[in-house]
Amino acid sequence: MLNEAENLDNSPAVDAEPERRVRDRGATERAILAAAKSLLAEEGFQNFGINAIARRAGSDKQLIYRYYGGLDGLVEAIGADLGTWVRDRIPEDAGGMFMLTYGDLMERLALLLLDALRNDPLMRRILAWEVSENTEQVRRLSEARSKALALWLDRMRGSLAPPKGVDAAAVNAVVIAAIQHLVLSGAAGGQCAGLSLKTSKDWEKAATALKRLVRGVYG
Amino acid sequence: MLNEAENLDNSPAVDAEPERRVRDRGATERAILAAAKSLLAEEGFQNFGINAIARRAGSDKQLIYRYYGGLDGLVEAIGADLGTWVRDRIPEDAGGMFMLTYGDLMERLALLLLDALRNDPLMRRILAWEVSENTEQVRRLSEARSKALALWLDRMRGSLAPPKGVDAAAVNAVVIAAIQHLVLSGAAGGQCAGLSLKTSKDWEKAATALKRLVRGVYG
DNA sequence: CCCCGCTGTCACCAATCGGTGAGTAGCGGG
DNA sequence: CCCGCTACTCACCGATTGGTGACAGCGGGG
Repeated sequence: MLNEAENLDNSPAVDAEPERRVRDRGATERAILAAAKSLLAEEGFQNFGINAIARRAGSDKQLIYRYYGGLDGLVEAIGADLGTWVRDRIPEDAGGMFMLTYGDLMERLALLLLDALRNDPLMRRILAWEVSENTEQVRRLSEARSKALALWLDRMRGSLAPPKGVDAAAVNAVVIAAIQHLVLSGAAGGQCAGLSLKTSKDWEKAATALKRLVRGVYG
Repeated sequence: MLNEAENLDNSPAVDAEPERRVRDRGATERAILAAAKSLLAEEGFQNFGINAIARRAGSDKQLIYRYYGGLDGLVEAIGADLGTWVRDRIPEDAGGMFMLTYGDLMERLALLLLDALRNDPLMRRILAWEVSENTEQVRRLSEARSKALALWLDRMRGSLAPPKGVDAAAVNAVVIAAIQHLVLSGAAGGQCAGLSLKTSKDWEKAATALKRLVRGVYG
């Protein structure tokens, strides 16, 4: 009993060192940032707070105030970290350059974005946060995400020009909106507007519909 | 309480004393439901709680437990209320019936839905809630909303059959996803994927792009 | 050597949360 | 007239929140 209580308390068994926190500010900062990112990705922004982050990082919340200046600064750090998103998701072949038509390109980009978002819980949570709140925190994060997405699209597009006679910016925004909502809705409830979004077969149907829409405009 | 000080301070019309609550259960129930709906519409689901609702309704939170069985029951009541959404948004001419082609119909429905959502804060908040959480509460509300939307679409569609060779269900789901995300994103941050969504001119651009996409598939 | 600064820990604060139990006030039927 | 039912109010609970001030311990520079 006593031993167990002791163990549960905070101090591990006598032999195993309690892993007395080494005095390493850098490591602590990284632990906090990682805890914040994983917490946001796994739990969403509902339970995203100082206490929960400190708990998950195994640090004291005081350190969050000291090192990041509170939640705001920490969120900003997450936003800065989002820049890495682009580097991680550019296929080596950078296929865009060799696409024949703008339609080929947009179809490919749409499907790539769909998959990328489906496999990125953090990005999904940020996206959900964006449409649910309008605080300064969210605005900063939103800007970082938006910038990363724009950069990614730009890199992938290469030098291919959109066709004349269509408001490509508007059309692409609508397509991206569809992709984002499909992913959000699917992740949250497994369906969207009556269309089930659970199995990979479901997602293929959605992807096919998406391709049809893109092709219908860009040929 | 405050009212006593108020009286001493600057006594208003003595007859107009709305102070004492009339003992009218029905009125109280309605006040609570209305408070909950307006609170959700105006503040969003972040601050949607027993205390806030009771505060806004001017009633004691105990009454929410008594009359609705807690937040869950109250949310369910809101969901039931959502059925009225359909009745309120069916244009008298029910134009769908006289549409020539499925493309005409879907284009009209898309634009109607876009406007309807843009002007319905409550529906928007519920929509945002749906993609942000996955609790039982939200699931019930989501189901009610989804049912209302499906019923509306069905009423509007009339007996017009979708064209062969296209997975109309999937395509329509993607279109609806785009509409919903455009509205959410626009309401929250005033833009979506780089496309500004503030002025009515902005929205016209989005609507035009939406029409192009629908027409591209359904002709 | 001692002392100061940085890292990490802990205790405590006020506010708010959802939830409950006990009590008050007014209307209506006997 | 009075009693009981019901609408309503209030006080309190434990838990959790964001936030702060004080303290312990190590280590490097004077």
